[in-house]
Amino acid sequence: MKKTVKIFKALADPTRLRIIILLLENDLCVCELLFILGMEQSRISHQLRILRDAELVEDRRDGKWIVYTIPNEMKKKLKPLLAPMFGENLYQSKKIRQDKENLKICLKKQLRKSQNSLRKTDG
Amino acid sequence: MKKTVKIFKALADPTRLRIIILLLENDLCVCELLFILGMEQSRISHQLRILRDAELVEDRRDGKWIVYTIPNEMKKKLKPLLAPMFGENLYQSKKIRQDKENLKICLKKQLRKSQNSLRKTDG
DNA sequence: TGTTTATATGATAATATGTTCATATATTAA
DNA sequence: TTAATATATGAACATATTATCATATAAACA
Repeated sequence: MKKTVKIFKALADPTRLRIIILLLENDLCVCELLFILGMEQSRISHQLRILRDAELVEDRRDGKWIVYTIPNEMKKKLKPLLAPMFGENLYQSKKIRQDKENLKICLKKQLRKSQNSLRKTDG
Repeated sequence: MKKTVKIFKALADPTRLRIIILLLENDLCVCELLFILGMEQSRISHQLRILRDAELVEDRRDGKWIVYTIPNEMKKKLKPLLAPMFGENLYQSKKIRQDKENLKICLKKQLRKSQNSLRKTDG
């Protein structure tokens, strides 16, 4: 039961929900999430830790990046939970739609190639 | 999105989760929940309010009792959410099993007949 | 009508959560 | 090996949540 409560707690926050919805579409590193969500880096890291502690996401290192994933088993559980249950409300949300647009832009930018790092492309 | 977060928040507490699992099996009044959960009355009332605010439960008056229900639409959504998603962990929980036993006892007692009110049968 | 039973609610105190700031670590690039 | 980039973490603060206590309301019963 503790585990179940932990999972619900992890999902019970708008930032974390946004992250989960993004990660359902793509594995992302922190700097990509940072780009998409436009938040402080430490804030995102803290939230990711809560998601990791609840075993909703996993991380792996890829060069200098840490890439976050939702394991396949968890995806199978989360998708039907989010989509039919709250779909109507959730995916109509402005923020979620904006996030998804930012995700597209982000992927085009290919931040995770060293030449294209955040600072260099920003200027 | 606010609504979704509200629902997850409502589910992200052990007491409320216990109440939800009980209400998935039976409509119950507060004094029945009080009997099953063995908690302070006001605590249960407060938790029920949070569940009601999230529209996970509804209440109706029945004589001097207020009976709480999970509306059918919500049941349809909650069952697949709780059962396959967290079933293994959740339903192995001691508390949940104890609650279900108490539920049986409670229903036998028929607290909601005036002759059998809590105080009178307790002595 | 006055009392008992069932429930809700407001105030308060205890606890937990989320955000921010500063700093630490690890990898890569210069 | 030094600097820069990417990320994590701890501490401090602000805010939210939960439990408890006292009290209010409303129906039923004597």
